[in-house]
Amino acid sequence: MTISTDTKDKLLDAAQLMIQTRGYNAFSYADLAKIVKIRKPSIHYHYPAKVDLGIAVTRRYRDNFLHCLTEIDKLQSSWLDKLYDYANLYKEVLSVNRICLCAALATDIHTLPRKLQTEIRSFFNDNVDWLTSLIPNKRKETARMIISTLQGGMILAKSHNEIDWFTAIVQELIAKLSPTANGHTYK
Amino acid sequence: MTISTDTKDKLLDAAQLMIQTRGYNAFSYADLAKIVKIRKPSIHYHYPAKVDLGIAVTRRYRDNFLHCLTEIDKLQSSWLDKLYDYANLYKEVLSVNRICLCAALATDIHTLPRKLQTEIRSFFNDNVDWLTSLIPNKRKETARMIISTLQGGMILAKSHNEIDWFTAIVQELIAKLSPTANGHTYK
DNA sequence: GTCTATAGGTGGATAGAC
DNA sequence: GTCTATCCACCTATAGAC
Repeated sequence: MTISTDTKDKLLDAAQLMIQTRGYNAFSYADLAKIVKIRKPSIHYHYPAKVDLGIAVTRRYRDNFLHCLTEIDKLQSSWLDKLYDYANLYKEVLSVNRICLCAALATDIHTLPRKLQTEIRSFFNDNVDWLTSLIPNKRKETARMIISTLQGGMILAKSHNEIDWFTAIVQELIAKLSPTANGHTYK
Repeated sequence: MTISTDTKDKLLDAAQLMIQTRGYNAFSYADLAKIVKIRKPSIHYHYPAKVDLGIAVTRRYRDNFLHCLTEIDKLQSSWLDKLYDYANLYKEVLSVNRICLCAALATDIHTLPRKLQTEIRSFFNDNVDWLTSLIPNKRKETARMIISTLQGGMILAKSHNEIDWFTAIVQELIAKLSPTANGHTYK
């Protein structure tokens, strides 16, 4: 393959950054042009409409996330340790001053085209399914509660510029999920 | 006082609706003009800039919420019952297909003027303080965890149009906070 | 307090040269 | 693949009549 996809990737990176830090409706092709250092109309060559870009970003984000989940699956550790690893995926996002891409999109979901809405819901459903099979009670309701806490925790922590709050929230959550896990240290 | 504040209130209602369902950056004065049935420039008479409207909406929302908290305080019930009442405040918002105004604003917080950012953080801080004094362990970290779960739960439930998910998430949360509370029925 | 008219800017998107 | 030039719709906001 000799076709360079470099600009395409840079555009995805820039769009993802903007959505995670400012929201889908608060960035424009002009913003991306400035970041990637090409002119505005050139973006349309790679992604004809803003929706196309939104869908591509979300699909890549979901694929990356799913790949991380399979990596956690390979580990020989307890479900609780894997839950820590899972929470750390979120923490890595927060540590670069972003919230989850799909949480950022979810708050504005009714302003988005249907195809993108579907992609967002798939991300959450994938995560619910993975967590459901991880936890001892195998209940989707518990999995949804865990995801809600992590997503809400990111929004709270980021909006106050207090990343450490998230760490404490995760610790609270895990303590409640496994009252005997107090010996664990989550950093 | 003979000055009618009717239009002012209608504008606040309309702006609040738009922010909670579509986000701050996805609505315009044209949208409000259509809802309130006046012309676009008339809105500027009441709220010169969009920011002024945003601040007024957030302040009113916060005041209303705080008033509800003092109403809960007056009740002669257990902290757990009061926590149910608190969760029900969120559920009422969700039942009309909205998320929390301040969660909707918080995801886009870095696109907003500083004065509005402060107002949003105050809402969360008020809630953390109230919850901290409600719960037995009196820890802000636990209070933040509870708020995160409720806010994240609303976003998850609303983005999937599955309001019942929120009810289940609250039940999971309360079960973890008080393992002996299984007899409670939360609807 | 609400209106018409309009300014000045930016949004996403297209045409066509190179 | 990237550019210049340009379109039209929409944005927030102002001026000034009624």
